[in-house]
Amino acid sequence: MAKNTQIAAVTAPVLSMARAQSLAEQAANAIVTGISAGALMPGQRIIETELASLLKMSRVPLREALKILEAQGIVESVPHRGTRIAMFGDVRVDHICAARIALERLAFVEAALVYQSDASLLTGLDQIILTMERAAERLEWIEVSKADLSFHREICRISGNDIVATLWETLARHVFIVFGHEIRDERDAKVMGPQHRRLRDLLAKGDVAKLHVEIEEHIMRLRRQRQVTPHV
Amino acid sequence: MAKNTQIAAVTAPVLSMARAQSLAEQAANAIVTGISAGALMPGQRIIETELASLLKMSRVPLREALKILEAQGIVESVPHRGTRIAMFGDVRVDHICAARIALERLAFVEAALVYQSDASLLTGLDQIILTMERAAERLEWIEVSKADLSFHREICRISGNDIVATLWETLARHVFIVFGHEIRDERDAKVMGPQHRRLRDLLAKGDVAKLHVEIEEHIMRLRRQRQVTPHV
DNA sequence: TTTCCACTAAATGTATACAATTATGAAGAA
DNA sequence: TTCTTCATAATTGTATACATTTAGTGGAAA
Repeated sequence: MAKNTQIAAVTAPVLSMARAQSLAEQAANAIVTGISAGALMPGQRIIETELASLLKMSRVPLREALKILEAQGIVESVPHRGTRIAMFGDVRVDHICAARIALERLAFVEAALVYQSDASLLTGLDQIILTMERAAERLEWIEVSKADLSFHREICRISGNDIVATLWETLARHVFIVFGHEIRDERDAKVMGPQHRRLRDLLAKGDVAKLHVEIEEHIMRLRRQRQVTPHV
Repeated sequence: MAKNTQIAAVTAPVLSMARAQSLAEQAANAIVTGISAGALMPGQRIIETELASLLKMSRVPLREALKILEAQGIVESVPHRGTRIAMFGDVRVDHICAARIALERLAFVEAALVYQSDASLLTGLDQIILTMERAAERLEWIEVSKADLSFHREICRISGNDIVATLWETLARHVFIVFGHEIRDERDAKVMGPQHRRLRDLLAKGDVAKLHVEIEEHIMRLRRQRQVTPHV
């Protein structure tokens, strides 16, 4: 039994740890990161052989990744004629924002109900906000973005609505790419924390009306402060 | 030149024709259809080798299909431990409906604006409604379901919001599965046409307020009249 | 010149083969 | 008995090889 508890202690963190992700998942994330960072350009065609060797894997897992990204609208493909990265112009950003508002309002309202019945769940958000603020202090924007997405993912998760959570994963990739094209400076770093804290507090209070307003404002920040992306 | 116009006449319908879909797409549709029809049960584990030979293809395209369906929440998988079909109980149906309402309200409102500026686009909807009514007369429920989804897909398309259209494709698969578990009779056949005609007319008038009400009612029909699915 | 055709090269789609991981079950120890 | 341990089978993950389709090029005929 002594051995058992020891094993439990060792494996406990492993259980909550995500299993090593497959090459397909890695590839999907790498491609999204690449688009976000500008290494892959919107509209650019993807040659499977090239990208596969670039990612040091065979075409099989890469193709699986492309199928995922196609289902999520990150890339577009025509049978036998290849795959290309979707465009991310101003119009598309508007679309992303509109969809986000529609979906996240639902998630926030449902999550607010859950937080009402169990306020201790708020610690999950607090943790994420802390991580975000730490990253913001050091101007590590990619980490800030990831924490930002984690914040919203957590709310979708807490809402208990699996469908919303699934749809969010699609949206999150689009948002991450748009984040990558944002221009940020020290002033933004100061804003990130408080903005999410306001959302957190409104969730804690269950103030749905104010949430609706705050969510829209929060999301609409995306439409400003982005790099000029000519005709894409 | 005479020959050129002839070629144009011949190729024109071909251009609008979807290219032969890959085995991966076929597999994805087959799996969704199978779940909808009850040939594949929610919760059931999928053995790649089995299903691949059942669909008369190798594991490669099947796995691509599974990756797509996983991204859409139709199946769930754990690395190295296999894939299983998601559960479709009452709670999930509620989630689907809630997400649908949030997303489709957006799509309908944006589409209404487009129809205002070009009423001729309404013929697209009229065509689909006719198809739906024909199928309803013959009690061909699967065709009715497909026409129903086409109707909503058309509205997402007309809205011009690519992201909403992408998210709809995910939702559509869930809805199709739920449709499959519905119990329908002659009375339903009489309702399908008028219900969609009302939506069409409200879009034509641009009556957003009434649209919001009608959409919610329309979607919420799903929550009733479904087969009992014990504890799934 | 322009158009058509055939041919080649390149890329995608699919199948098979191999590697790594996990589940299963029997044999042995507490 | 009950729990380990280890070998084996089954299944998933990945790489390689082959098939099919498409894009591009060059030349021949109108």
